[in-house]
Amino acid sequence: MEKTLPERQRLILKEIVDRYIRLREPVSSRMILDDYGLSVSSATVRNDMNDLEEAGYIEKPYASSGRIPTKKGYRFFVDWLIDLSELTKKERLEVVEAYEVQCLEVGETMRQTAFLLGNITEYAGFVIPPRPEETRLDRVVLVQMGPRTVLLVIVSDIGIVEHGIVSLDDDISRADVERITEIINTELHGVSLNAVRGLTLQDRSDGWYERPIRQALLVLGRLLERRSSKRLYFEGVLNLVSDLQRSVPDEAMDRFSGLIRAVQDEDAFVEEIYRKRGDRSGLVVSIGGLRREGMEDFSVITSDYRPHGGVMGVIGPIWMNYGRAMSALSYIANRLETILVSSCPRDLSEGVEK
Amino acid sequence: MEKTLPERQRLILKEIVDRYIRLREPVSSRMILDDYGLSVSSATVRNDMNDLEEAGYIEKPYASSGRIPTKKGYRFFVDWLIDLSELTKKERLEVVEAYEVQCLEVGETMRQTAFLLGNITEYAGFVIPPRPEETRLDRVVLVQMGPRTVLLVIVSDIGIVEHGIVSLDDDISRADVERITEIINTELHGVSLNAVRGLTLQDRSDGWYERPIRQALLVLGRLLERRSSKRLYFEGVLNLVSDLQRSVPDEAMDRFSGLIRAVQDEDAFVEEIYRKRGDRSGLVVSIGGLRREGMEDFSVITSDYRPHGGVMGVIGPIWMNYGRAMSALSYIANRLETILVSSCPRDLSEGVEK
DNA sequence: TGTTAGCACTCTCTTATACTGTTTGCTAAA
DNA sequence: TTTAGCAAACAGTATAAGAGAGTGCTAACA
Repeated sequence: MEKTLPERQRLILKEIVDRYIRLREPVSSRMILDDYGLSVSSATVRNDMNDLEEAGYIEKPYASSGRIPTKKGYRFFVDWLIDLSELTKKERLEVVEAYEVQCLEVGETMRQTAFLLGNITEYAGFVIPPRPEETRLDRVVLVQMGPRTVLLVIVSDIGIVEHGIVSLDDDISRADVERITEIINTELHGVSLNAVRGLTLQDRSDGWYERPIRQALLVLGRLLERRSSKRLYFEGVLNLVSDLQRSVPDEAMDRFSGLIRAVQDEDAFVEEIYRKRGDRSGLVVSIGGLRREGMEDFSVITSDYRPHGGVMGVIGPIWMNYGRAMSALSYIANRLETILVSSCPRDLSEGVEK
Repeated sequence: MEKTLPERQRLILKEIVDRYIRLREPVSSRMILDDYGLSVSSATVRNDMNDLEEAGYIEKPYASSGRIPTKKGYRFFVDWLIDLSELTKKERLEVVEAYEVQCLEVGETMRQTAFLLGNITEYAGFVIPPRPEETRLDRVVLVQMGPRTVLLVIVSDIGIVEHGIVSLDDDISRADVERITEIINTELHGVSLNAVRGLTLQDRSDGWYERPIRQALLVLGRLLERRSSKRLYFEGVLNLVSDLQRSVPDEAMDRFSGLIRAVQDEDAFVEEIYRKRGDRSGLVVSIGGLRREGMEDFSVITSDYRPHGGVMGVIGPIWMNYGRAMSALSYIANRLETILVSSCPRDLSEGVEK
């Protein structure tokens, strides 16, 4: 671990990164003195800056300009120098309130969370939902609406997963509906959503697979399929606009649309995120570039959240305020865990369909 | 009606608008000759262009440049000269497929529609949901999930409106749940959502308002409140990025964020849209400017859709492809009407809760 | 060995100037 | 009414010059 830099150089590096994040302009030796009040001359600072540059922590946009941090510089900053900044009371309140309307569809909660991440950090937020192979069916609810239409609600161990009014091919009796509900809930409770979907695809003719049940399963499968295709909730790109605009006016649009394009391909993006995290847990900061075209200038902070290995994160420019974003992310990740494991599912698992 | 312009001038105006929409650069007298093969000289065309300019249909960015359309020019073009261009088979298929997964929550359908509008036109799409005062409750579905938790689904004449698992203060029996459902559906069927919400707010102690029912109504009211606060579904802003970028690189970001800000204030935006439409029905084209800051450079095409007076529309740059956008909008409006009035609700109104 | 003062040098950013090419408006003739 | 021809207007680009900010380096100093 190369956390070993001479004390003054550490101070100077920290100041350069802090200041560059705040004002987004190259930092000169003078500025550091003015702000920090080090009791040395600017020449001394310049010497240190030279060392830092040789070591690869900072660089100059052109020969005689102030310095800006390199990726390695940000890395060192995040790993050893950063001050985490707690969320304000008002912000914490905003988070709590957002989750107050509870027990929505899980998808809605994810979208909300992504939105919240974006809003609080003022960057873009995203949530990758738990894998369907690790989410278990709690039960389904079937309610007859018309002669051949039923309301179907799918509830998993993390909440409502899908719902819809669906048409069947044949008329169905109220007794049938109750029997089917009973059977599905007995046989499939605790089975992973993936496995359920698999089952619905097989055209087995086992005993209890009579026609109405087969149809119900088919519908169930179709709903689950739609769900499992949704791999990413991404919100708040627009927060990046003004920031990019202010700091690199001419390239702003290019970078922006680069990011959009990169995120468009959800599968590749999600893969890349998992690849970057490896098997680490907690916060992971990737500085400058997921290795996707158009992402070199962006940093990504991710966190896992407990039930069944979902991941959430924040994407901002490489000069983002890491301290704030990290605090916000871990706070919100925590809240989401609470919502998912405690709120709905506990209520659900208490009562078994009677 | 001033559709009376000399024939050649009409041709020239049409060509100028068409060409400017296509290539986004001032149109010179030469270009018109090259493209159209008029059998006159460029000087003649210039004379006509002069007349058109005096009449206010076109203008010059600077003294010796080609001409670009004014708002009045676009207006005339849309009203008298435009060629509507049908959607391709592939695009129509895309629309139909998008609505295939039927009977979602109404809100989801709206979002989907906005998204679709944006995608097909390559501009931004929006949908204003039907007013809650004109949407009627069909029924509610209550299902017991735990000792004091129930699943509540609200169904209106245009489909599922809200749903969620909600906690009550007291334990509740299965018989209670059935009785409450029965009472609510008998008393409130056909009542407007607004009125239902109003009822739930009153703390009357009429006979049938015993404690569990009051609680159920309270919950019902809370869900409806959340819903009625959602006045606008807006999707596809990002489609505007590349277009703006290509044609006005430096101001692109400003205009873009101007639009964002204008749409942020949902209520004001929705009001403005209604104001612009007045009491007209069908397609309405507003060229350059809802009178909101940051909207001067954008045009808005709106259409109402039948059940209960919702509005949907497309927002694009003032040089947008009006022909395509208008076709797309009216096609999709048609589809949405079909979905809303025929698909779910018919099924629903057939069977009355037994 | 680490620190400081002084100075030449580098590079951005802004402003001024000239040049090219396109397109128009106007005039006079057809 | 239409056309040909020509002067004038202006965007856009290229080039040059000057101001300002900041560095690197050298030589002196503690």
